[in-house]
Amino acid sequence: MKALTQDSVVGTALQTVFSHLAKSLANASRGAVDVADVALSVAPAHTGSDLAFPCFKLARDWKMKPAQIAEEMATALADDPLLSACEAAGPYLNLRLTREAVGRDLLAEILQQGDAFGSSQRQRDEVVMLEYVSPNTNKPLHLGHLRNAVLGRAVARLIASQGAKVWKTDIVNDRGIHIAKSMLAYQRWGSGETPESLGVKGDHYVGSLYVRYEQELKKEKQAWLQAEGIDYEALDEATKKKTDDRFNGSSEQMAATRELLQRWEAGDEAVRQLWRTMNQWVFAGFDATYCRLGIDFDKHYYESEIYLGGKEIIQNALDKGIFKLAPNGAVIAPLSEHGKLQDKAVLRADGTGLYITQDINLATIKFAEYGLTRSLYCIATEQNYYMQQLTATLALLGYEWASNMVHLSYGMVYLPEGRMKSREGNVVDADMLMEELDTLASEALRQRYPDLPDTEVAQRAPAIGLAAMTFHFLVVGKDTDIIFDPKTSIAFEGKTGPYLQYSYARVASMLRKAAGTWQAPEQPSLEEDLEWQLALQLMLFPTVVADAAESYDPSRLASYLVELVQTFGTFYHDHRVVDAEEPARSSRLALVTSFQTVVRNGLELLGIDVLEEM
RNA sequence: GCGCCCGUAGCUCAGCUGGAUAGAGCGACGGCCUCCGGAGCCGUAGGUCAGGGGUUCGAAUCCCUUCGGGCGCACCA
Repeated sequence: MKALTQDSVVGTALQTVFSHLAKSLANASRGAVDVADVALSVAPAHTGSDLAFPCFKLARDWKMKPAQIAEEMATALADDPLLSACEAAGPYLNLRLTREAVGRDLLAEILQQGDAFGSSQRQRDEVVMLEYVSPNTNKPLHLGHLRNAVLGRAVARLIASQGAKVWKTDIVNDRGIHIAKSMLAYQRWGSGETPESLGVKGDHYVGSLYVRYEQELKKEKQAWLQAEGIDYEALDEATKKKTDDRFNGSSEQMAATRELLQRWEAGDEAVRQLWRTMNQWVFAGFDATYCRLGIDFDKHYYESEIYLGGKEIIQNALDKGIFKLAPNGAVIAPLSEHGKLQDKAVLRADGTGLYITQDINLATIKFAEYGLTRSLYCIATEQNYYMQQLTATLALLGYEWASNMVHLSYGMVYLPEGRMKSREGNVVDADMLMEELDTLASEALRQRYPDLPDTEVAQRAPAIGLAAMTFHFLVVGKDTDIIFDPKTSIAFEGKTGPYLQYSYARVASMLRKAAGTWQAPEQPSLEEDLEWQLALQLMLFPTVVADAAESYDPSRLASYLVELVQTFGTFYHDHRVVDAEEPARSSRLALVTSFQTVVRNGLELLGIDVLEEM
């Protein structure tokens, strides 16, 4: 947990406590600490305290040992009405809050705010665009897209919960040589089939055409190598590359592909028609996947619509001398003259655009059309260097908003056997994985509740399976590479999405039983340590959400939720709720209701559905 | 060759501008249903935080270095 400061603390109950304590501590510090500089930490469990004030920083000003300072501060704060105990423990001043006052304020806040508890207006002036998923249209979505989608959705929701306006977009890579490949494959080997006639999803069908293309090209290459008398595997890397270039130059299939691309660029109506048809197949497939996953977009950008832009921007910059001409005529952004990055080509020698050409164009379109204060790019870590170059290039062009571009970088997803390679077929397909999740969740349900009707199984299983996958991706830090083993990565027990869902469902069941038999007490009593510990953790929720949003890191929220649910598990085990005696009963029901609210709000932010019954 | 990231328990990972006895989950072993849902709860074993230096009152965290891994490096997308 991050240190609590005036700036980081969110939520009325915690803010009230904090500002009171910060004032008291500042007053007792002989002017050495300003209220704005007071930093408290959550006290470790073994101390039996709630919050702690570390006295190391004061030691410099007071020229005393931290332990002595803690002693002195303890006497100064001894009579504070918000503290039930205040004791020095070595260099720390440990603070125990009065449970009555704090507990009352906190439960009142949560019960009154309900779904809004955890949200704030800290980012109310922000207009943020988040670009995520951004698929190619020549193959179906895979595991990597799933991590991207799940992370992007959670970040979008977190930022929106802080009052920002969030636009979710993607850039659909729907043109270029890879698209021409699937098109050529369809012309040559498609024999008039359609996804409907074959009964497959459109994106899968186009993906299979792309695979066919690569297979045929490989055959041609083998024949060519044999004819040339080349033992390819015996070559060193550099020679391999040269050989590849020679083959690509002489390949009939490659030549046909390039010609198809040229006709597409020239606007050849027959080619365009085929392209539109195949695109529609793919988009229908993507939509089905997004729908099942629960992902949506406010706006799609298509590479085919923006790839021609950007050239004027580049020409202008060239005229002004911002960009340079390479000896062979390519246009270069001279990044090395302004920083540590290497120069980047922004236009080919033949005048055609590169990926960065359209990225420059798209970035300007986004800021111009939406008046953004920030533009986020949810893209894997392998693009770190490229994103730095893109940002630096835009800064070089004089766009002030370039500093408001954020690369929301995340770690790679590997399989146990290594990197996914679609050309070699070892990819985990998104649709197949979701199907597998459904199956596993259904089996788990049947095993646990043999009498559950099939309709109920069918209704609950998808939510449980997706929760497992989503939480698996979100609970680790976003920069951490993930090795995804389909056999072991999906679990329903322990630190998992279904564990959180289960805890929620169990609470929902309790509250149904107690419905109508209680009302929130004016003055709840949270005297039991576990009651109080739970309340204290609930109080931190809005702060955790704000921190996760500001650091673009849902794992902070995910970890928090696990700890919270673990605390609840212990509390639930040790204390009766529904059949407890009053007045404890009402207090505990209010506490449990608050817990339910926090779990529901937290999972919602992560993109995980809760279940009233599981 | 250069740049960025990483190396923490058998496995998968937390550890948030340096701070209290380095924490979870899985796996292993042992407990817990006359009681609100056992996808649960409790306990035991398991770590010279890759190795070596340094800075500091204090280092898993910062600096240097060695080793080991990943990603990337101007006309691919």
